[in-house]
Amino acid sequence: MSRESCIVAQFRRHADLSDQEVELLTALEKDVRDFPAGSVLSEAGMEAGSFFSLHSGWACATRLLSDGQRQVLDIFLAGQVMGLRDIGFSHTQTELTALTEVRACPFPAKYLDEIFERSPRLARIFFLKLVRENALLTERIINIGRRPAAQRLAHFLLEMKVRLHAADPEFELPLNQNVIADALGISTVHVSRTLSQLKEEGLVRVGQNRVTIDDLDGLVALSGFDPAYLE
Amino acid sequence: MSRESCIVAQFRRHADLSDQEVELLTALEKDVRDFPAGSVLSEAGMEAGSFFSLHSGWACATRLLSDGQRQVLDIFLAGQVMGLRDIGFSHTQTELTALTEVRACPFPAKYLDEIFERSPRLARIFFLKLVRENALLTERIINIGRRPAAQRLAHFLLEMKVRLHAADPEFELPLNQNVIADALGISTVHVSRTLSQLKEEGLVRVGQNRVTIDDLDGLVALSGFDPAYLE
DNA sequence: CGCCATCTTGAGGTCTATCAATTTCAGTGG
DNA sequence: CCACTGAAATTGATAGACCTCAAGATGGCG
Repeated sequence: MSRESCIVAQFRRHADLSDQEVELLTALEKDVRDFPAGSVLSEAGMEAGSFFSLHSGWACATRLLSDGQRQVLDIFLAGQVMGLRDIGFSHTQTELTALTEVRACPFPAKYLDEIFERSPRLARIFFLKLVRENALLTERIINIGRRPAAQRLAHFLLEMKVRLHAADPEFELPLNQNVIADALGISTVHVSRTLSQLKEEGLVRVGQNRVTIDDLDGLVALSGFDPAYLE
Repeated sequence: MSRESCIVAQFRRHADLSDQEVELLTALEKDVRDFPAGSVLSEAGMEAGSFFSLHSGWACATRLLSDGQRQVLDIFLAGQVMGLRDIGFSHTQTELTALTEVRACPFPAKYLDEIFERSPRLARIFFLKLVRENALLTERIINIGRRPAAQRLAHFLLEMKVRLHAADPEFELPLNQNVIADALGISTVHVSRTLSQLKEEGLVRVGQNRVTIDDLDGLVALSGFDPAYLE
């Protein structure tokens, strides 16, 4: 209990919080659990009604299509709330999967109602978080809809760098090419080919869960990346 | 003033509203204005801080890319609030355009704060609206990322039918092929070709702002459409 | 009737998917 | 320490989807 929770830290970035508000948020992390890499935190099609706050590790939200294809919808980092997307639906639409070892805390949806009742300010921050998720989805639509594979990948890697607040040109990215492919709507084979191409052009190297950006300006120019949507 | 506003009607679908809440919402429609088809309600890059409630007509949110390409992010119908996506950003990211003649009412962002302060229940409904928008974006990602053009178009048309609550197999769709192309991430030419193909297969006819669905089951089967995300 | 935007059609080329065969690599057990 | 194993990544060849360019048809509207 000595260390402040991830969620509280995240929310403090938006506004100062009263003691009561901190308490409300801390309740979201009473029941922290560990999940091994690859495990499913929440399946699609279940009765909706619970979220997870992500303490540490990487996770993602995916949708399975009837023909076996998969689309990765979100990639979650520590401090994010997972499952907001399914509020208001009777059944969950998406699956939450741990990409690495994960510490996460499930909490019931009605907690959120309580928060809305008791703190307009927290409600507003939750709203902003959803807006931010919205912005990420929007940018992904543009990426998938209007950019060829090389630009898509470049854009994706830059987004990750910014979201991780990675100052170094080298950072961890525990995603295999399968996950990247399903996030960007291209095939795994083509991810491999396109990454090789970016490497040959001296822009970026990706391998064994690490990214090394060799030419940041080049990547930005190629992808048309503008971090405004992540502000 | 005799006719109830679109926004209030939309919100009533989520919960009963007190007189005070109705009043708060009605304030969002004090300043109704008319816009001709094709006009820009709000440009990208402006200082953020205002929304629109859409009274009647069709509008869309778009993003322009540096190379001149365009992505349609949202298509708005009467009763929707436009611009939620840009809350919390210093400058707007998207452009709002009228697709038909439009009646809309701009209102300042701080109204929303006031609503959050004074009615947790309305705050919750706004939250749900954003969740719903989120679900639409998600579905669009899947559509664009993982389905070929024919399925994409079929899915898009079915989504429109459901969103319009169209009971008839025939309904208005005032979108030209350019808008559809930019919404689905394919070229205008290919939209034309694919629509012809769907017509030849006896599934659906699209022309002069009207859609006629000849084989609903066939379209559903082709696209894998599941209306759960629109519930 | 003529004009303009929208839509259609054709031909050729590019990008990406798919299938299949290797190679690499981290982890495991001998 | 090394061989074995299975997952992940690479590579080649081929096919198909979609794009672009360009010309022509259609249809609403003054």
